[in-house]
Order: sequence, then structure tokens, then C-alpha cells
Amino acid sequence: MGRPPCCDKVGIKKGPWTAEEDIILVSYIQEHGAGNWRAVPTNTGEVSKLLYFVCLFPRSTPMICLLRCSKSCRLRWTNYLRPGIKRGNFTPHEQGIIIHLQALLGNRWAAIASYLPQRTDNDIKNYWNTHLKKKFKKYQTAIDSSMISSDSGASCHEQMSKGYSMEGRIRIPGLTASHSPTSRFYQSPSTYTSNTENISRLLEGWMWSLPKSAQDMHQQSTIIDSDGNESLQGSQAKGDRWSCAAIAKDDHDSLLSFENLSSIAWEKSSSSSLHSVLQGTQLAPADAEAKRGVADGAQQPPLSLLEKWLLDDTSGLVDGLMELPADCFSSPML
DNA sequence: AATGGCGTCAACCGCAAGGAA
DNA sequence: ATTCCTTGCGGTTGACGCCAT
Repeated sequence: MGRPPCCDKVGIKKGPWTAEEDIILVSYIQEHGAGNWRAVPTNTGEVSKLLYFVCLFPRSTPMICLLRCSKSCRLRWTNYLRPGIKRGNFTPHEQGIIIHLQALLGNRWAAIASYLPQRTDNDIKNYWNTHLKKKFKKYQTAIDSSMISSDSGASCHEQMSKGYSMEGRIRIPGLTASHSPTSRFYQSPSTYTSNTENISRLLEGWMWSLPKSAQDMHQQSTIIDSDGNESLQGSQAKGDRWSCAAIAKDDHDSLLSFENLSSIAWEKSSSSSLHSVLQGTQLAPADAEAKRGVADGAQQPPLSLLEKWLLDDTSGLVDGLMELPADCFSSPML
């Protein structure tokens, strides 16, 4: 119980991870797979030596083990380095899911994250705390002040969930229709199984200081986001510290061969949660149809009130309130 | 230009659950 | 049955960047 023993040792580093540490960790996981985190800090010395040997580390880099506790290694992997993680702004649809599930599940971020496999629970938690919670409170206040005489038995949160649920949704036994995830957001875990984007992104940082011809050989791994912008994220921004002169292509390719690693990682991380949620789920015909629509890239249903509101923060609460479902203001007391 | 306030998010902490020995 | 270890989870913190003054 309690903290892993390594965290009590003197010399354990804290604070932001460096690019060197990320590379050591990723290389280690490529070799040994994710898990057995306790062994990571002590066993990464060999990885460090290898990276030094193939000139991926500058000559000045000391050959050391990761000076991180096992827990820190695990978190760094699951929240940042793991393949398949989507970073950047949350889409209105993702926001809608989060608000909807938060209303249902409370602050069970891991459960909520299981409906958004590309997002980590930490990401969702942060996003809720920094963006959505405030928006929601603002909205709640506006509603509360407008429905003094309405049904007081249900909270505004519940009322919103009710309103939000008026559109077709997956029905999951044990969950009411209003509390089910929206089918159009569901993606098969297989979508992420072979996603090595994060790792490639990380490793690409190694190439920054290579001659242009060498960089061109790996140009295809440049990340292009949904808006078509090329991007380099996270630790990669620190990549300019690398002074490696050249890397034999074979060495590089071997380090880039993360297919096995990512498959293992995703078999473990994505199949369990998402499948367990949906296991035993019987889709109503309409919902099954909706799910097929996702696969076909079909037109999405109209945005709910809440989604509209999220899309336009300045749209004015009064307008939004006018669009609330009728039952949101109905009161059995009247 | 300096600085103070605020927002964001990566990382840490403490606890609990589950499994192996 | 108990202990120990690993992993997962949610709350919190602190560093950093942006912006207004």
C-alpha cells in the first residue's frame, strides 16, 4: 500500500519530463512492453546505453537510469506518451459527451474517459475543471434563476441531462436512455490499435538536427492535425537540444518499429474499458442505424441545445433558455 | 518594461482495489 | 487468511504562459 518504495529514495527526480527521459522511457517500453513499472527506473540504464551507442544521445549525455519513480513512469506513459492519445482542443461533441456523462457518473473520470478512448482521464478532468465546470455553473445559475416555480425535485443538472437526452442515443441496460453515450462518438478500439502517432512524433524529434536529406527520408511521419496544420508537440519541442550527427537508417527503423508495442498497449488499455461498457449492450434498431451512420460517415444529427451553447459561448443564455425542452420547465407541483 | 492576476495543464500525492505469494 | 506489491483513480499542486494594468 502507499507509495512505491522508489519514491522515498533520495535522488528521485520530480517535475517536468525532459526529452531525454521520454526517449529512454519509450525505448524501454518498446523493448519490454508496458507494465512492471517498478522495474523501469532500474532497468533503463541499458536503454540509455543503447541510445548512446547509436548516437541518439549526444556524447555529453550521461548514461543513466531514469531517475523517476515507477509511478511517475506509468503516468507519463499513460497520460502522454502512449500511442493513440489525441491532444488539443476538445470538439463540441466531446464536450457534450463529457457534460452528459459527468451528469450521470459524477467525477468518475476514468469511466468517462472510457467513452472517449483517445482522451485520458487526466485530460478530461483538467478540461472539466478549467473549462466546462465554469460554463456549466454559469448556465446552471441562469436556469435556476429562471425556473423558480418549476419542478424542484430534479436538479438543474438532471434537467439538462433530460433535455440533452431528447435525441436518439444508444440504450445500455442498466442505464436510462438519457444517460447513455451518444452512438456517433463511438469508435471501435481497433481504430487505435496500430496508432503509433505519438511515438513517431516523439522519435521524430531525434531527427531535427540531421542533414536535410536524412530528414526527408522520414518526412512522412510529420504530424498533420485535423486542420491540416503540421505540428510538433510536447517533449518534441525540446528536441532541438539533440546534437546527434547521424543515425544509421537501420538503427532508426528498429527504434521506429512500435507496431508490437502499440498493439500490446492498446489491447490492454482500450479494449477492457470500452468493451466492458458496451458488452451486453443491445442497440435499439434506431440506435443501431445511427451507429451504422457513424461508420458510413453519415450526416450527424442536429446539435442539442447544450452543444449549441458550447459552440457559442457568447450566444447569450436567454436565447438558450428559450430553446429548452418543454419538460425542462414543467412542474408536477403546478 | 515591470508586475501581478489568472488560466491551463502536466505531474504529484494519497488512497483503494485487486492479485500474487 | 494475511501480507505485500502493483496498478488505477480522483484530488490537488505548481510551473508556465498570457494578458491587463
